[in-house]
Amino acid sequence: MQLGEQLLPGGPFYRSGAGSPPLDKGAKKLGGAMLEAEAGQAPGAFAGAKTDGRKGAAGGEEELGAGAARYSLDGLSPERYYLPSPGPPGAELGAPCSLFPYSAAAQHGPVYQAPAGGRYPYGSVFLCNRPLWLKFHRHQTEMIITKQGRRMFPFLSFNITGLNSTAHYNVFVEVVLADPNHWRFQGGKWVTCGKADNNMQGNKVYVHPESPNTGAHWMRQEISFGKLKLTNNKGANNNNAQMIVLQSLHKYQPRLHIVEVTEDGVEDLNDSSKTQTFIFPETQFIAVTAYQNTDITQLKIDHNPFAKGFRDNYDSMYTASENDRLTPSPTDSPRSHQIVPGARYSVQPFFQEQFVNNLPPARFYNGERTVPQTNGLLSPQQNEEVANPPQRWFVTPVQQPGANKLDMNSYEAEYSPSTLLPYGIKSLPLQTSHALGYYPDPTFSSMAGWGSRASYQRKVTWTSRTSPSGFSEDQLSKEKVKEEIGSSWIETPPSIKSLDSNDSGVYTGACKRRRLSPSTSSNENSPTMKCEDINAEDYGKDTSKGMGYYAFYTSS
DNA sequence: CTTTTCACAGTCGCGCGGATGGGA
DNA sequence: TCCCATCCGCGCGACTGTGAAAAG
Repeated sequence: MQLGEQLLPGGPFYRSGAGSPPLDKGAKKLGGAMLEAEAGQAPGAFAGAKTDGRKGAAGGEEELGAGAARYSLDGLSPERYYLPSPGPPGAELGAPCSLFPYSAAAQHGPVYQAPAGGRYPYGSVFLCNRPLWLKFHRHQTEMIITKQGRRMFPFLSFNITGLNSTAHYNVFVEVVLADPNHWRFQGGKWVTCGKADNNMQGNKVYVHPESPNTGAHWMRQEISFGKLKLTNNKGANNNNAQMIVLQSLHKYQPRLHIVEVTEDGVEDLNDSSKTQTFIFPETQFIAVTAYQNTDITQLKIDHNPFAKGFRDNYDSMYTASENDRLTPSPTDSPRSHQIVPGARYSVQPFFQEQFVNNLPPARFYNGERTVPQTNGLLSPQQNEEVANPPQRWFVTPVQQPGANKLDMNSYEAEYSPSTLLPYGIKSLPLQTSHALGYYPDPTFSSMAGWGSRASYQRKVTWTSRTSPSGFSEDQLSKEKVKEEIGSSWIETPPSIKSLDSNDSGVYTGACKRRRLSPSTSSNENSPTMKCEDINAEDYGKDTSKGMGYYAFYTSS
């Protein structure tokens, strides 16, 4: 076997190495340092790790220090970038490519052909909460970093298949610079400003507390990194291995590493093929000390249970649904949902919350609601995904006539265990397929009230056309929309034809910074009746859509 | 002017201790 | 009456984004 680093747009992975798809070459051309594996070498990360020490973390969070120290990749991250974006360096800045680095490959159809026999020899990894990640990704995900350490949200959660059930593995996440740029939020969008500081020292690795463990263990359920914390405190790496040290206003790309080890957690230094690396571009984020994009803030508030206190209409949203749940309701607390040894096999709604939007569609006033996700655009992909799971994340953005409706069943199929695991790889007993049953929210019937959220109204009224990075090109916007499975609840009027035109306008308004004054958009404070009217119309649509949403959730 | 830090309020689970109820 | 299990309420701590102040 050969070491492989795999670019994973969520589902079936794209793996580098022999027979690499074009995307790989593009990345190689651009960054040159993306994949040491391409040259048939063990990544520097692992070379360093392997010389660091042979003993892996023996499990338990208290031993994270040893594990993290073992995988100390200081020599890797600062100097090497994850640069999957093809094209000239300049084009990558603030361009959609930075958001969808795999888009080029996606446009050319499947980038990976399943090997004969179906089962991939190295196993595969799926990003469990990909829909949520995509929601953030389309606005350029931001992650707060603090001195004390801040948890990621969304956090990384994976399903792993195809491992040797009896073999032992260490699983850990590494966060590397995604590009060589320093970023700033200006004029409602992210723009580069200077070079990244690639001399940043500090821990870049978080070893899963259950490492090492058997393949069967890792494949049994989601592998969650919910306790991973991000910090800008360079001294944090010495005393807290749960923290990854990052630099504010830099763009990062998490990478998942799976290393086969002995039962004692000792790596085989002579066999680099025992190391696998997986990359999900949609988990890319910019580290910030304070949120810049209000859309990101709102998404965090809407989805992060810890931020419930900031949901200004929380009562009307959740009280009724709590009382009327059709299924027994496990606790909503994130804490009880963290993957810990004791709770690992319980249903974990927190993850489910990451899986799907448990909020009514009407709340997603902004991108999700107004982005022109035409039926014809969404449905074909979903249909195709159901019919052809192995390609579902790489479907070309070609519209197919005939499909005309966003089929909730397609969504269900999308995230059912069977379709989560293409290539004939055995299906997991996915206990947390999604939380659909837990949020048959009767508040859909009173959804009109949600539309009254002041900030929503305020934000959608901006009409500046200044487009933030990553949302200006047709193809990528379409691709993005197609990717947007989890947030595709909103039916868009067929009259809306141009993806990016609407997209950019909406996002521009959405990206207005609440605290900091944007340098542009003189009309930001002059809401128009037109937008208000649109809001009302869309809320009406949302309501109707919400009923479908409700039916879908409760029918399962 | 931009970025970072800090205190704050809000939510919620955990853990502790007391109250309660059933059985020996 | 005693012992044990269960339930309940309270306080603490973890966690969140906010917004003002401080720092650069």
